[in-house]
Amino acid sequence: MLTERQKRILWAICEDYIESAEPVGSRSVSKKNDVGFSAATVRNEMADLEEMGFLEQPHTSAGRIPSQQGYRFYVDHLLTPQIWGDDEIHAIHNLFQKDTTHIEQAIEHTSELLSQLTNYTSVVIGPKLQDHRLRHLQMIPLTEHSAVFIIVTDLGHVNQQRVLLPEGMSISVMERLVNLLNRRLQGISLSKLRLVVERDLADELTRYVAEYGSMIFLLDQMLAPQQENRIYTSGTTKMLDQPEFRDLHKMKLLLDLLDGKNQSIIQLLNSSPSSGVQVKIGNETSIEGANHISLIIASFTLDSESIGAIGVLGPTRMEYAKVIGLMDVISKDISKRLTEFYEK
Amino acid sequence: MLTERQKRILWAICEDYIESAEPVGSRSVSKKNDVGFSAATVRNEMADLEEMGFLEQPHTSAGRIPSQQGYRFYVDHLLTPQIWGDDEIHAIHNLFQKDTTHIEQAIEHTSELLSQLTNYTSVVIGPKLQDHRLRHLQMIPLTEHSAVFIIVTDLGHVNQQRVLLPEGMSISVMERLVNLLNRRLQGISLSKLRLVVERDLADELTRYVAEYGSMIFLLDQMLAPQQENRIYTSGTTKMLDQPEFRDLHKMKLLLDLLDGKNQSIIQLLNSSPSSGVQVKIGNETSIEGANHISLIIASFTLDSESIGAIGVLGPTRMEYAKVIGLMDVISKDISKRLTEFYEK
DNA sequence: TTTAGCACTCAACTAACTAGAGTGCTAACG
DNA sequence: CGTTAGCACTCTAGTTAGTTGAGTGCTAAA
Repeated sequence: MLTERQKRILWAICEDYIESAEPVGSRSVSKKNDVGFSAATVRNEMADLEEMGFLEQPHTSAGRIPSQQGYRFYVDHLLTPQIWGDDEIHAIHNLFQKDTTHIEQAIEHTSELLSQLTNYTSVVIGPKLQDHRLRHLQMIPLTEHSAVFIIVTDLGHVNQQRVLLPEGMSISVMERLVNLLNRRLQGISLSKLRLVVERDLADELTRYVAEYGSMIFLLDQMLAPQQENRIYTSGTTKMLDQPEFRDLHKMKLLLDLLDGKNQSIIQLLNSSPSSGVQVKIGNETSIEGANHISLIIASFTLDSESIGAIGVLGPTRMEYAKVIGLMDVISKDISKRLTEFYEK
Repeated sequence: MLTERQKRILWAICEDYIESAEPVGSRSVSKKNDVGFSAATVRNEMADLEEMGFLEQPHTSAGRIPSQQGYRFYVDHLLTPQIWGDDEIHAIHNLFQKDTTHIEQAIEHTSELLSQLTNYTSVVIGPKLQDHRLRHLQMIPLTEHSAVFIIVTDLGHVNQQRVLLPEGMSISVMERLVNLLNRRLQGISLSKLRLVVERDLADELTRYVAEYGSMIFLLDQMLAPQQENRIYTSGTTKMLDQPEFRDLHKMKLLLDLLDGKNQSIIQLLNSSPSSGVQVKIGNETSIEGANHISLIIASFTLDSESIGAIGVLGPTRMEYAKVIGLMDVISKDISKRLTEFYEK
């Protein structure tokens, strides 16, 4: 266990390094007004802290920087989350103003706000489409051989699917088919649609359509796996301002992460606990080669069910106190707004 | 006007520099098998070419590199577009296979393909939503006070709009309203919807709804300006492999360009001529500070009407021959596929 | 236990030097 | 007269050596 003095020193080093991005020497720690010991004393303690794994030294004759474990301790025990003022709170409230026509838009705005206020890159993920429940199906003929098939969910999401119409199946038959599905599939989650059709409706459906084959063909298209939910990122270029990303190699890794094709960030966001702010430091993100990256995540909820997550991506040398405070406010507030939004 | 020999030398310098990214000296030009002159001769010609503005010299005692004007001449008169093999053509055909459920998906795939085959960053822009024509309107009640309002266009695009329902307007009235709009607005382009309603339908509408104010409130929401069409980019990180983007400042400019908030790329894509491949070199892009960037664009068409554009973004030192050849094939082929796709 | 003092280390900067690529000019050549 | 070989000159990039200063670890005194 760390002594009070060691904690104070570790805290001072973290704060200093986060601000300056330069290794912190014993003298500058000693000079900090909250620390009343001489440089020599600090040096001794620093040596101990390094031995315990909380600090590391880029090279002899340089100051110390927090290790991953050091940041961990700082985040868990030493920092006080920043309290945000009314201005920021106000900006959040504005996210769900009258111009918000669908949830995706609000999510995108959230992402922008996050990155603006933190000066880091933000990542936001919305409700998993698969968990939405079916509200309404609609088929709109487009040409002789194709139609647009629309799925509206309980959260107001609209999913479109273009389908090729089977030869020789009349429009009216298809309309009846859709009507039946509409009656019977209400409230079923999208991921289960296909299953339910097969299990409960197979018999009934054959009564509507003579050719089973072409009906299956149609159904498969209509209920095809929905597109994965998009991930919204904002402020990618902000990372370039961080000195740790001067290194092109690290920059490339980061951009690849954000490219969307990479699933690791999405997985991390999805794995966030339904309440509270979670901090993943360096390789705790279990992203390969991301020792220098930290990710702070928080969920937002609708009717106290987690339906998405917001995240801020930055260097391990990140302003944790500031970001954690903000994320806490934003995630809670978004949840509240969302609930209001859907009640109206 | 340039002599045959000057052209040959300019050509050799362009090809060499594009491949090596190093200033080209007189000796290496002279050694190229197609050029039969001594280094000294080449030197003389190079001095002339520089004076005419086709070449520049990073510093004395370095070789020459093509100037913007030099690239322009190379692109316009010297290069032979690369002929692409069956493999690539095949890949294009696969873009519009059975799993293509809507046009956005195909566009996204096109973007990925482009960047894969060229190793540059690709940018693709789809049909301007405002130019689509109305096919069908649909209103789906969500809660007591809100509904989802869906617009399906002739190209099969589905646009959703969440609307707040005016107090005291009954569902059945609204249904009649939507029916009327459906009958009267078929085939009108989205950009004109609002106008037509005001001009031709105002009187008729008042017969349906007593409270004019709340009806306008509803209409405004329904026909609110549609979201801008998204721009699809792919292979952003590929730019990092280009030596010219080692410079962090240039990199940042590029990333900002691709961030989507910046409209200049979109404007450029929209301004592409409806047929043929267009090359914008350096500040011809009229993007501020983008002297080192080139953009190659081509439109794709549906029923011989331009509905979108593909673009490849790279350093001015770009493999023009390769990219131009590819863009030509892809843009034509996509047009063909699109037409087939919508005929079915 | 804490602190002052001091020798030691190491990265970062500077200056001087070197190597090499490439030019421009001149004079000779066919 | 156009073309080419030769040579002096220029300038960058890379190397080495030397200097500076921040910071440490250790020791001995307070």
